Amino acid sequence: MAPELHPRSGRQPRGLARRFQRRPRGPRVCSTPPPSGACAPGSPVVTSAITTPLATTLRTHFGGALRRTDTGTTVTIGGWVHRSRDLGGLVFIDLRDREGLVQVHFNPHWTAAEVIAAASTIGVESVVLVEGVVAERPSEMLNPNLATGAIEVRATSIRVVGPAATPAIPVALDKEGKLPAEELRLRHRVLDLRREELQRAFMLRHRLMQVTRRFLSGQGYLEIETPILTKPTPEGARDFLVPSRVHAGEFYALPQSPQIYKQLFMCCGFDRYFQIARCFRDEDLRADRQLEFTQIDIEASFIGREDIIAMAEGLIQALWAEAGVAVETPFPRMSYAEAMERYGCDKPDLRYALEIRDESRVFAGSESGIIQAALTAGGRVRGIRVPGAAAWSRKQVDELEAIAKSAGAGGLVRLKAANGVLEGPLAKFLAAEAQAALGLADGELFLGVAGPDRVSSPALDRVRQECARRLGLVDERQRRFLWLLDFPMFEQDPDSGALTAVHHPFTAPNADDMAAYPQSPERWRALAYDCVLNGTELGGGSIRTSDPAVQSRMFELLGIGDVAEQERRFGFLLEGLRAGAPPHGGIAFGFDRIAMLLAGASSLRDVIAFPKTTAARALFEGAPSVVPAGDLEVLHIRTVEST
RNA sequence: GGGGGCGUAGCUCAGUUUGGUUAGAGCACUCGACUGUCACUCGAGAGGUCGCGGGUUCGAGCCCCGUCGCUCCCGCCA
Repeated sequence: MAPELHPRSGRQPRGLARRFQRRPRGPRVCSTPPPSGACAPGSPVVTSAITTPLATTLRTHFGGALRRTDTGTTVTIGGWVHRSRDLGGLVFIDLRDREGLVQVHFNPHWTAAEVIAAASTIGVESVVLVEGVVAERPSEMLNPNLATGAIEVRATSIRVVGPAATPAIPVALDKEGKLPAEELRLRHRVLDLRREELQRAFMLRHRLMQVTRRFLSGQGYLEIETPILTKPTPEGARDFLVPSRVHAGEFYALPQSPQIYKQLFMCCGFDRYFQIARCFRDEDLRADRQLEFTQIDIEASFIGREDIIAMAEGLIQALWAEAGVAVETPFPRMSYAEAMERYGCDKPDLRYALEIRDESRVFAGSESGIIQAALTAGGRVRGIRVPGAAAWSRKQVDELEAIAKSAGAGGLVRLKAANGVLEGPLAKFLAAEAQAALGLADGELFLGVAGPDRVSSPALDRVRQECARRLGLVDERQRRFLWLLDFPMFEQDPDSGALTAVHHPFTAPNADDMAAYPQSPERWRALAYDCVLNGTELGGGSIRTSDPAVQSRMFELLGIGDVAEQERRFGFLLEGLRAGAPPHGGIAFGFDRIAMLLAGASSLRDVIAFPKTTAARALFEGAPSVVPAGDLEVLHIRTVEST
């Protein structure tokens, strides 16, 4: 694992930071270096970079970018009144623009009386243009909390160009810094987005996009757009449908991802493609899930898994570097089977141990009916040892059991070791040497689940995560990147035996597995890979099937055996493959999620300008909304009362 | 579709446990005072459908039923 160079301090590793701060020279508005952006402690954000003149016919400088070196300059700055202080005769206005705050000082020594009077009446959040001279503050008047704190603008005039109604929610927060309710923040998004924290997040997001383009373009990837109005996909998430006016009763769908298009680009011979692509999935929302989201979508020809992984590691490295974080490559790797065995999930958080182990042998002789039933049915008893948890109360362990049950387990086997003795409902069924066999030290708690892996893995995954949280084992400063490899090709429904694609139907199966177990597709592994960071999936991809016959066979295994049906649903992909397809593969990263992580945000909503609520509403613009009946008629649509 | 949390002044909250006169605080807002503030300070004032609807009660912000909104989670998200 990469050494952590600069945990959450906001400091950057010197060399990297310098390299990424260097920007093309251009004529500058200010005689100052790029504004520091007034990074708050804890923020990994580097700076925003101004590469073109931002002076306009109305404004000469960004007030927030002024520095001591600008002393003596006559400036005209424009911005929002963040706060003002009227001392009676003296007026101070903190003027805010996207580069930060600067104090504007109105004083009878340099300001006309009527200008001071005007300044004293301007409401917060109004937009003003101020003319004045940059001056050093007296030494005892410096403000170390402000990037511009060494200077102030001594105003000679002020003009209100955009008077503001009293803000519905505060932009300038008070000392406690408590945010308004999220509902209000979304409803009054224009005000919310004025806050420095969000401004910085969006500036970072912008830079991450530019890094992505620079990096991929530099590696020969072509940015090509794909349709937004496209064909419904019969598998995967629910589609957003768009009615066709021209063709009554027919619908477009918004893309869940440009998957098929990007494979077709390979068939076209574009060789390397990328797109910062908007994707749409009509599923219920979460803190980290929106209806529309942005993917860094990548596909390349004549490549193998290692090519994609190496490219992706380079991209991750460049993205994290832009946020001032050094990432060491290559990332460690783990097979799906190992991850499920040791962590119970396919995106393990490696920042803490609490690994799952098979303890079936210890329980094999036990008289417990539940355990015996599970073992006889071919299941196992697996569990984790939790240090210090023997002291947890009955209630606390019950809560863990509830978590395990909600994940599908029948219950939680609990054994605590104290003074060399095992305690717990099942202790009486176990041999005297069971504690040693479990490797359970005094003070430790064993939490186990009996049953098939398909039940115990997800349950123990959840229990493991909750225990880590409770014990404070999650080190927020650590970054544990990981490649998850060798996913199974298919998932089998335990009841019907029907196969579904674990990744997607276009992923290529491992050729060795196909040859070794031609009759057992459920044993085939896929040439798929996921990039995981701290228990979060950043992205995933696969080598694709480029042989139309193999692709047709995959559809067949997935229950689409009818050739006409295959053609109807996927004909345009099969046609591309039949026209001569190079070996190809790709990957897609969740861009919003990456921006969220690097901005230190806890919700995707903080890195999306106008996000939807968890009830799928856009509160600011008021979407969705009813439309006039006539509009529906043109689209050959009639609404019905829902039951 | 299911479960948990929240909803009182423009904003953040107290008041709900145990129903009882006219529902409070801080910030913001309005007016006034104040010449180095930076959360300026000080004085005065205005500001409420207690999310909404129904019910119980002599009486409901508080109890009951329903409903809406936001949020976290499960299902769902190839």
